[in-house]
Amino acid sequence: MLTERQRLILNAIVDDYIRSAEPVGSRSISKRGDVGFSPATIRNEMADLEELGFLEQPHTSAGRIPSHKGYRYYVDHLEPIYEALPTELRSLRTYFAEKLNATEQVIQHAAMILSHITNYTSILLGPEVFHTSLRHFQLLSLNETTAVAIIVTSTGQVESKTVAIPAGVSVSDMEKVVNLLNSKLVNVPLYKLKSSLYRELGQEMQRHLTHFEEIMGILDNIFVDTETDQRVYLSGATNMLNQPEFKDVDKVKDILDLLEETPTLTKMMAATQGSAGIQVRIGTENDHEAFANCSLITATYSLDGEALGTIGILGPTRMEYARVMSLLGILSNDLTKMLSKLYK
Amino acid sequence: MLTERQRLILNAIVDDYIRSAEPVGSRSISKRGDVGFSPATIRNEMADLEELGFLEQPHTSAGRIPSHKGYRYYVDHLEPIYEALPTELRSLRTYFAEKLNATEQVIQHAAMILSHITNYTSILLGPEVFHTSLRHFQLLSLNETTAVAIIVTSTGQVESKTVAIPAGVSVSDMEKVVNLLNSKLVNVPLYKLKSSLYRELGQEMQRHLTHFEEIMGILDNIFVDTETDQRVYLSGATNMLNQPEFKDVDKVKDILDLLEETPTLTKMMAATQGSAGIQVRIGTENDHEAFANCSLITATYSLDGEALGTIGILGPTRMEYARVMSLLGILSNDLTKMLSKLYK
DNA sequence: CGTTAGCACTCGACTAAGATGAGTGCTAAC
DNA sequence: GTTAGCACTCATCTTAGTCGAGTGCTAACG
Repeated sequence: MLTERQRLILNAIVDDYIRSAEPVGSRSISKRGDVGFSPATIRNEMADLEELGFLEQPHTSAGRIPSHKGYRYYVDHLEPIYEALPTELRSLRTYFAEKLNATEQVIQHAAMILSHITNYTSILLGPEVFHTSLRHFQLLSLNETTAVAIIVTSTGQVESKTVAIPAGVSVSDMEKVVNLLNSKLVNVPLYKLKSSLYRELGQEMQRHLTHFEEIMGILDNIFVDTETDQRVYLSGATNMLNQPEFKDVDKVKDILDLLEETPTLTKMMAATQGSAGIQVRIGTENDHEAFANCSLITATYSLDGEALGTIGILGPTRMEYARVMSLLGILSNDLTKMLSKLYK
Repeated sequence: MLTERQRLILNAIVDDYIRSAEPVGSRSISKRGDVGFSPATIRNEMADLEELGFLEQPHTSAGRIPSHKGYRYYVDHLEPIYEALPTELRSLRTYFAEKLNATEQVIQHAAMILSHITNYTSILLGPEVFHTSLRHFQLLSLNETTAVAIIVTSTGQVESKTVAIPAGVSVSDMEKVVNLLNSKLVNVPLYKLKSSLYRELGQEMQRHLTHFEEIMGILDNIFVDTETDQRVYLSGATNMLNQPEFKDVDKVKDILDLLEETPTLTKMMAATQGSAGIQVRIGTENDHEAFANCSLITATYSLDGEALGTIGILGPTRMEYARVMSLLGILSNDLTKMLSKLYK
């Protein structure tokens, strides 16, 4: 749909704009060398590209900047030519040298490093409940009325919750319940835990226990989070402030506010989780007004062929797509390899 | 050291400046009503106050703003006259209505609400290791080479760590160790855990176990964090961006960067933990250049008479001291009461 | 016919000069 | 001791003018 020359010029404009954050003029494109035409010719093509919606003009006498559509085209036709620098690779892989052996720690650490070397914000969605199952359940009383419930998942995550034990419920009753859960519900996926509880154990428990209602109430309370709880970690949120387009506090405020809102983040990250590989969402494709000038690049990491979680890099729409995509690719590969080594 | 009139004028200036964030002139003080003197008289006093170091002048023809010394005087002589508004009290206490029964959750929630109603940033230092002890220790194997160690503290906090089990170490060996720990080290304060491990169990373990060295290595690895690990929670960090003094991105960047650095935060909060009651650190008293224009107000909450943790509110030096101090006072009281009800 | 040189035009960014006014310090009078 | 009066300072705002990067159009060129 675009001629070869148009493609070349669009590419050059996006490249330049990514580097400089300033509108790009026809003369500077001509001088780059890789487009061997005079400014006048380039101007003509630029006018066409603007009419087609790939470019925008902040005002009449300024250069052009890519529109969202322009970025989209650029990304879709990007050849993955970026070669990660040795220093980047080295820092990206330092965490393999350290003795980390918890999924969460490894991934968290990786995301931190990623935000450092890219100078963007990294968002990380922890292992997904859909793919983790119950490994062990335990109840530990702290005093007469309070106890801690501990849930260990198949990936080694530990969730805990303090619960109140109603008067009248005996220790032996609770022990029975815990044993029952451990014998019947181990290896059940977390998101099915609550339903399995009723279906498989309801009758049996009602037979053996005196305070059935109260105990079910407690268990409900313990498992209520397991259905939705996905941990989100942020790293380098303040890197947003480095971008010249956000030098105005009001613009960046909305973004940082949104980043503080865990549920929104979870939702946004989860939305990309459908398809594997590296995903790019540009500007308004993120469905959040605050992110209208941001792009989010995500990659999933997996264990056993199944997507476990997502790592995302958030930056301005004018972000270094090639570099970030390449780095994310390397990382998600390494992570997947490492996880399978840990848990196979 | 200051005359009554000087005190009155200083108070008025600080009050006005807190409200308006603009240098305060002599005329506006005179018009307030509570200082019944003409602008000229007030100007004379202001000149004296400036010479004494309580006030500063941004430039010759501007009004005065309080210096750090001025704020300090203001805070030290502040009569706690602020009456919390009914709406403030109500939202501050909503979390008591909800059924929360984990220390951490309650406090975290409280800090969140506090940052909302004050429009400042709240920082929260979780229960201190100095005052929590081991309640239960457990090791749960995930597969042949990996296991999860779970530590439950006397306040119901759960810490977990995934560890690698070296080949050759048998399950029964590990079981022996776990039993030994649970029988000998329960109720030992967390920060003494590592030393007690060597002193009390070293010999006995060496006698009974085959792979003593390896096992001690694992335990070391598990307990290494317990000596220092204090969780820090942040809420409303972006509220900093609302303050007119931080409308310049460069100024606020350093602050937000520092807030992202957990260890620094921990240290800063821990520094205030010495004395009980409400503490105020103004400007450079915080020992961090980035916080030179910020004040930190902290309160400790306690269980059983011993300080457990700290809640802090961070704002510009020009912050509403009276209001925040009063709210923090109410909250730390309520929290202390609630905790003792939960764990007694 | 595609490409390019030339040129008038646009418009934001920067600069300088002047006006405004809030606020001060000083002096003299009450 | 207090206050009115007044000259002075200086950041902020406004206006006008200049500059220059970049455009769109036209005409010439191979």
